This record gives sequence, C-alpha cells and structure tokens, in this order.
Amino acid sequence: MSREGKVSLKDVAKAVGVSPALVSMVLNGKAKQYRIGDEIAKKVRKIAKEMNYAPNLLAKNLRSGKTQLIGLIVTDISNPFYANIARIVEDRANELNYTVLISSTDENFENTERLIEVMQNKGVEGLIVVPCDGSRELIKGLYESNFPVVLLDRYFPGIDVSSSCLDNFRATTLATTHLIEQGHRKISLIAYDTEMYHILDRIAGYEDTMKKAGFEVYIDVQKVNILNSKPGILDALQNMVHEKHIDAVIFLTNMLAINGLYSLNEMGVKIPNDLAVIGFNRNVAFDLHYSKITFIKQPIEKIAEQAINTLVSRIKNRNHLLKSFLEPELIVQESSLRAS
Amino acid sequence: MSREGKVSLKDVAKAVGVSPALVSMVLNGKAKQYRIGDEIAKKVRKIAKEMNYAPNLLAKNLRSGKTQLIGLIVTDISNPFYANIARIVEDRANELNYTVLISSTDENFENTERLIEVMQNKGVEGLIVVPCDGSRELIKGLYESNFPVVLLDRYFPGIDVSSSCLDNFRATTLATTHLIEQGHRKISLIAYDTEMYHILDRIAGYEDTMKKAGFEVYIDVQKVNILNSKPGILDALQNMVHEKHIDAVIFLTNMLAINGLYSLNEMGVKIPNDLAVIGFNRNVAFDLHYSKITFIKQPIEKIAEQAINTLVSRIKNRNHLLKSFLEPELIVQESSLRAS
DNA sequence: TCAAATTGCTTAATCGTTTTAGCATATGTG
DNA sequence: CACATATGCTAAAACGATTAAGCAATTTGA
Repeated sequence: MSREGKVSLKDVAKAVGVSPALVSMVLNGKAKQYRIGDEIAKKVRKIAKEMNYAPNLLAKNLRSGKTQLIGLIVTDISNPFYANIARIVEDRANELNYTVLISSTDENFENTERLIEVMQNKGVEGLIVVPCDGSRELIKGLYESNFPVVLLDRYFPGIDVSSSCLDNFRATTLATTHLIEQGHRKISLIAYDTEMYHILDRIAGYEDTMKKAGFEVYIDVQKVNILNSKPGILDALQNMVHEKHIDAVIFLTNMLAINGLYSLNEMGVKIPNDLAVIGFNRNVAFDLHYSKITFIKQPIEKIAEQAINTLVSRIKNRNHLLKSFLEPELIVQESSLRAS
Repeated sequence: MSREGKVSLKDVAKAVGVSPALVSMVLNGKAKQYRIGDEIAKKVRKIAKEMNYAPNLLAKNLRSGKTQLIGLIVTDISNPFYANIARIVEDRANELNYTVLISSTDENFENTERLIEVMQNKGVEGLIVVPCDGSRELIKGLYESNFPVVLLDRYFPGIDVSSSCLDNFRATTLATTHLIEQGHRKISLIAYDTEMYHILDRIAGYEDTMKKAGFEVYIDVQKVNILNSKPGILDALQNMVHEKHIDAVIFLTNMLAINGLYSLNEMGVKIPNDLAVIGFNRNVAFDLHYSKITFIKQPIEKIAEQAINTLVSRIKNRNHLLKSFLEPELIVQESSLRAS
C-alpha cells in the first residue's frame, strides 16, 4: 500500500502474485483481448474488489493524454438561468463520463481570456462558453487553433464555431405578435446596450414584426446599461409611459424584467390595465406578481443538452459542427391580456 | 514538441540545451536553492515563455500526490441559494489555487453516497457537503477515515466534523421576537418533515421564544413534505388561517415561503392585514410582492468563505476543526408590520 | 516428429513532472 | 601543493497507470 492509504495497481498485483500489467488488462475488460486465463482474471477481479482498489485517474489520464474534463464558462453561475444550465450540463456530462469545471466571467473580457487559459492549463478537452461582449476574436482564435468549443446562449455569425442558442428572433416575434393580437399598438422594447447577436436578434424580431404589421408608430428602443440598470430602467419606463404613452412593453432579459417590474410598481402603473408586460425567462417572481407575468420561455434543457452533446461529438470528431437555434415558447399569463 | 501540440519540459530543455531537471527547478522558483547559474536561469525563463510552455498539471499532480481539487456536494446547484454559495466557493478556491468539482444530490442518500465515492476517485483532497437526511453515518465514516470534510448549511451534533452553518435557533428567535413586538400573538410556523438539525433548530428557536414570552397559545407545527409541497402547504395554511385563526406565519425555507405565498394568494388572504408573513432567504419575488416580504437573511458570503477556508486549513492540518454558527439578520419589510 | 501456432503471462517503455544523489570543475584553506 | 568545500549542472528514479514486445510452455498440423 503506497502513500495516502490508497491501493495501487501494484498493490493488487503483489497480492494476487501477478504483474501489474495483467491486473490492468483484466480490470479494463481486456482479458480476452490479451488472452488472460479465466481463473486468474476472476481472482484478480475478486481481490481488487476486496482491496477496494480504485484507479488513480491522474495516472490514467496522464498516460492516455485524456483528462475527461470539460469547462463551462458562464457569465455568472449564481444567475439562476446559468445555474439551471450548469445542472443539466453536469448531469449529462457525468453520463458521458466527463467532469465539468465551472467558472464565471462577470461579462468581463479579461476574465474570459484568463479563465480560458486557466482551464486549458488544467487540461480540459473542450469548452462550453457563454461569450461576452468583445470576445469574438478570442473565440475565433480558439476555433482556429482547432480547440473544441461550443458557444452557449450567444453566438457570433460568420465564424464556424458550434453554438446552442435560442432562436432569439423568433422569441420576440412571438411576443410582439401576441401583443398585437391582443390589440396593442404602441408596443415598446427595453433592451440593453450590447453588440451581442442574441440581443440584436431579439430587437430585430420585434422591429420586423412591427413593420410587417404595418404599424408606422415608431417605438424607440431604449438602451440601458446592464450593470447599474435600475435608475436607467426607471427613466426609460417613465419616458415610455408618460411621454410616448405606450400600452405594452417587452423586456429583453430576465434582469431587465425584474427591475422593470420594480420600477413600474414605484410608478404606480397597473398591469395589465395601464400597461401590458412580457418578460424573458421564467422567474418565480413572475408567478407571484399580482398580475402573473407572461414570459418567453427558453428550452433550457435542450439548449444545455445540445451544448454538451455537441461538444463531446466535437472532441471525438474534429469536424463536427452544429449551430442550433432552438424554439422559444410564449407562456401567456395575465400581464399581457387585454383588459376587457 | 510532443503530442497535442503541447510544449513539455523536455522540449524546453532541449531548446535551451540543458536537462529537464534544471528547467523544472528554474521554473518552480528554486534556482537559488539548487544553485543554478543566473544567466542560464534567465535563459530558461526566456525560452520557456517564448515557447509558451505550460506545465502539465496531471503530471505535476501525479508526482506530488496533490490534485488541488476539492468537491462541493450540494442538494441542487440550480437552487439559487446553493448557486450563490458555489460562486463564492469557486472564487475563493481559485485564489487558494484549488479547483472545485460541483455535484447535486437531489436530497437523496444514495446519490450522496455515490457522488462522494466518485469525487474521491477523481482525487479530491477534501469535500464541502450539504448533507441530506440519513447521511449521518456516512459523514461520520468519512470523518473516521480522516478524510477532510466540511459540512455546509447543515450539521450533525455529536460528531467532530467541521461545519459552516447559520445560527438557525437565533434566526427564528429573531423572527418570532419581531412578530411578538409587532403585537402578534397567534404565530405559526410552516416547517417540513426532516430530522436534520438546521430545521429542528429553527423550530426550537420559535418554540423557545413563544414559551418564554408566556404565550400559552399552542401553535401547531405543520409538517409538510418537501417534494410535493404545494397541496400540503395550501392545506396547512387553510387550517392555520381558517380554523386556528392565526395572525402571523413564519416559513422555514425559501421554497416553503414561495409556495406559501402562492397559496395565500389563491386563498385571497391579504398580507399583512389578514396575516403577517416572514420568509427565509432573500428572493427577488419577495421584493416584487405587493407587500414586500420580511425575511431572514443568511450571511451567504461568510458561510461559503468559512466553509472553503476551513476545508483548506483542514487539508493542510489534519487537526483543524471549526464548527461555526453564523449570525442571521432579519430584513424587515412590509409583510410583517402591524396594520395601524 | 518437429516446426509452427497458440496460450498465458512478464518486462520494460512511456506519459510529464519533481527531486535525490552524484559527478565534474572551480575555488578556498592551511 | 594537497585537500576540503562550493558551484553548476546531469542522471535516474519515482508517481500510477497502459500497452507493445517478447518469452516460455503448450498445443496443433502435416
């Protein structure tokens, strides 16, 4: 028995009275292949179990060059959306015999850069990344160095990196169409200032639908900063409600919706009578709101599973590429229904 | 250059024209200690950087017997409370040069058992565990085998395992006292059925405070199941409100509070006029509720940091033991204030 | 009956590090 | 000048596993 009380292959070999090589072969199920005798194989298995042998994964991985490790880089694991994703990735990865390393970037480019390097040093075989603003070239670099990456939740058009995202254009198309059907005309959007395409697509879906419906009414897309959003959102909503006299609003992210609802409460705006509201992503607060909030639901399970599956395929086959845009669903509740 | 395009120590050594041993010594900052010449050391560092050398952590760890890996086993990483914990543990662990493996047990004993084994096989040097019902002996076994463990959020009295928890008794003492001060007399508690001490302590804090205040009124502690809690909670609340005519309720967990508020909405109970309410742990829904919910706030950062710090101390010093019960805070909002 | 094939195992190299022991050469001491 | 010490490096073993190559002993085939 070597250090730490851990039983090694050698210990088992000594106990059985054979070479370590034989033990390795047997325990890896290659007894037939290496023509090991049946009785001795049985004996090895028995004694290994008795001694409570567990292979040292470090040694195993060092030898094989595989770490069975993948990295999940999100913006913030304490954000329920990403926590949900993490849980599913974790479960699926375990089934596939991979271990997941998780880290948060706080939407910061330097952090992203550093974390990718750290993870690569730790030997991850691939990465699932929620890229932040300005990380296009970084991701492109990974792709060009042939390192397996799958983007999650967000993507970059024009570079051949796999991605597992929502069909964001469709999401706001659904929401806008629903509001129009409910008889709303002056519909506004609260977005935030970014160059990321998941948000741009959401904006486009809204604009496109409004234009096609023939509503000349130009609805200003207020840009608010994602970090100190509360005052910004209050301003935006006051402008929308009191100056522009809008009758519906779509919030482009969950955080915007939460802060927006908070502001609307402060303003004394009654939902849905004064204003119809649609949020993004499920949130317990939506169901507990005095007017249950209609929201755009992402297929979280599918997005997460798609990401991990695609990554593993990519690790095993360097040519595998899959960009998927999954179908959103509009969960209609009270907040978006026309007062009768 | 060996496989995978990765630069190894040997590659650097060859490039510089020295032995791998020397390169290792220099790059580990042991040049002085091993009497390496200044010029050659400088040259090694320069070339290593140029070649973009990064040590293979697998080999390093195999050699040292250290993995710099710790495990975090929670009941569900998609639960915001644990997601928050995970984030802090992650950050602190990185500072201490550890990597964190996260898994979820779903409050299931077999899962816990399996995950602990899996993590040990992966070579974690220690574990932070949120133990579930029935895992006392399992944890005791770990402790007896001298494996570093720190319990988080929950603990077992009578076994000398480090733990980082809330002072749960004090938590409900605070809440109950506050309600009494507000003039409430018929105060009830919604708990769930478990033998875990964090919940028993919460119940005890409430009972103790009520008795000391001299309120003979016996308030039934409804036990509801944690899994399919919605119907159970509705029943419990209907009984409390309509039969027992209570005027205040304390929910012992966040989930109970959320489902409870949901039920109270359905019942048409007005907060705080018909019923005062106190929840557990912050939740966005509390601030968005028509009556902002008073809640017991856990010092999440402290709990998480205490846990990881204690674990690392324990890894480095087999005798280190610390059981801490951290101070809760009552965030008083509208839901618990006496209607005037 | 004797070479060839098969069976059942061991030896040794390897993965990328770290570290102890040791070997020259140079320097210091009396 | 001889011997001890200091200096600057290398060789080799080790961590724990995998696997190609090889070696006896036995069985098969013509």
